[in-house]
Amino acid sequence: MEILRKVIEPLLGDALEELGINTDYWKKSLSQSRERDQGDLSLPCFSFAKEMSKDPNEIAKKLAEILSDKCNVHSVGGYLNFRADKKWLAAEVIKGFEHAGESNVLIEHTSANPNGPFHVGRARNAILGDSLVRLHRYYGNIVRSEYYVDDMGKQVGVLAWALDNLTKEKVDQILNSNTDSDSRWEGKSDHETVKWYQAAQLLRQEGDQEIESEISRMVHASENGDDTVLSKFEDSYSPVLDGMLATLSRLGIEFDTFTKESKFVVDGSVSRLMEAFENLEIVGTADNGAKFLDLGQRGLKGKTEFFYRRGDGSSLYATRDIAYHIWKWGQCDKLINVLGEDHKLQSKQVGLTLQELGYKVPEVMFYAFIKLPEGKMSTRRGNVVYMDDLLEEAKEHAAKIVRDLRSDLSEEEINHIAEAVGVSAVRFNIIKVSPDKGFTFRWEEALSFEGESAPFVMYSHTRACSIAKKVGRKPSECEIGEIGDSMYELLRIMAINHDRLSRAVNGNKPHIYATQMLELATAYNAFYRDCHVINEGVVNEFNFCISERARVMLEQGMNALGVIPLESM
RNA sequence: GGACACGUGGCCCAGCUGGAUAAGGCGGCGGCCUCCUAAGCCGCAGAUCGCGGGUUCAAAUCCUGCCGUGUCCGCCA
Repeated sequence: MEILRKVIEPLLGDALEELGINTDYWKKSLSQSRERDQGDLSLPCFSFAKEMSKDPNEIAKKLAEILSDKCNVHSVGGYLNFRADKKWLAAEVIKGFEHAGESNVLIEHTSANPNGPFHVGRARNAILGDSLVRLHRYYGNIVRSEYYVDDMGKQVGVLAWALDNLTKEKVDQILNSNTDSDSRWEGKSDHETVKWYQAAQLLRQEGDQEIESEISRMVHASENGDDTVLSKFEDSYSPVLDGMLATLSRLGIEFDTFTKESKFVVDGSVSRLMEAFENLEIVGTADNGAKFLDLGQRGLKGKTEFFYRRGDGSSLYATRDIAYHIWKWGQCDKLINVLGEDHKLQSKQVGLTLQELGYKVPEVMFYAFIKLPEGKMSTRRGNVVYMDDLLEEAKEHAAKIVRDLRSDLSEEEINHIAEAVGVSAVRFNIIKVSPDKGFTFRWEEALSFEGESAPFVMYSHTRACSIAKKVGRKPSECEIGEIGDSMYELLRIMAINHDRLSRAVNGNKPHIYATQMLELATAYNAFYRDCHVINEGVVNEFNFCISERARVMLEQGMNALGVIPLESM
């Protein structure tokens, strides 16, 4: 509880000085208490024991004695526990909390190859990335969200070739099915076009040299900045990308800017970069003239050669990525990338190279993959769950529940609630777990709307909304009233909201804030049970005031996670 | 083979800048709608924190070895 720390630290500093401790290394061990009944901040006194050659228990007791008339403090078994005064806490909560962000942040996320619809695995990037964007904005930072469009290279080449050379009939024949179950997405450009891509990939597997050389020709041309090929590529991937973005938009995910990979080839920054590499002391040349940097000299383990130029002089994906990063550094003071764990090595190489050139290393949030019970997700083997299907399923499931629970609502209202619940639940399920945890997608978990889920948080919020609606006005100025256990607990959770947000933002860990929302909702539910705002028609102003603060905090917090706050559900 | 992650009750997961009885959820069992929406609330059962060493007053947390799982190791993107 940082607001309490500000009060306690100076007092504690003085008290320790009195006992002859003049350093301030203890500040880092003064931390949030683990258990509720311990208090809000705790200081273990064991480390003082050696220095003072005294029993830690005695030290804690002595400190408690010195501080007893200045703050609420107890010593227990060598620990010093501080507790925020209830009324002070209530006043702080009513006053509200300032957010501290002031950085100019550029967050690049998703950046998926525009060659087919999102499955839930690929979408983890977008959901995590967008949550980070929202959290940073809530924190007060200026944020730009970027999508790096891979508009050159083999994947797009394959797609472009397929669209040029394969008819619909041919595609169906190659894929050996057009009566797929995914007819529900007929007309959605990413689902439609991915078939061409898949068909082409099958043909390539059969080893048709002509196809291969035609694709290479185009890819090569694109790498040299060939206008016609690049615009052909763009015509091929644009509809697919639009379809993919439509899915993200449904999830509440939008981008501020799109930057095309080809930009850095066309504007010459890639060739300038490769010239700059020549002057580095770790540069090396292979037999055929290909160039690399020996990152082993900079601490990279395993394979240390990082190739940035082919034998024929053309650039590689990673080279362009570095040019892109240099460009990004020119427009922000904090750079964050959201990447799958398969990019760890690549990202390390980019980071070391940037460092070698005198640039800062970007922060990276890595996430592990989502698997299916049957194994790894793979479009090719048909082992996928498309995000569009998941969203549709989640919405249907939500609609069923709303229809059950709320016979008073119109079909239109049910639809609106179901969409919000479905989308929020899908997002929250991904956000609430630590990104470096690989997890297995299970329908029954994805569609669980109880317990630790978005609807749980949404429901608490609607309860607060319902109260506000019943009262029908803003809370007026009031005295601080009675603070029972449930309210006290709510106040404490609210008081650490900013601490949690700060940890989530500065550590790139959205799940920390998801947990905070869960705890806030839980605390609000207890408050709702025990501290009635309206009693026999009379409004308890103090309770109402706290309820409103909690309502706003829930609303803002939900928005910061992409969970949609509804007034009724 | 090498590098990097992860391994916590039947299942999922938090905690891992070392600190006091390991927090939740799902599932199981038992309760609560004459009272601001029961997608809620309360109670019970369930954990040798993968295994072995080490550091420390103190280890789920740090170091190390092993085992298991995942990812990566392209002059692909």
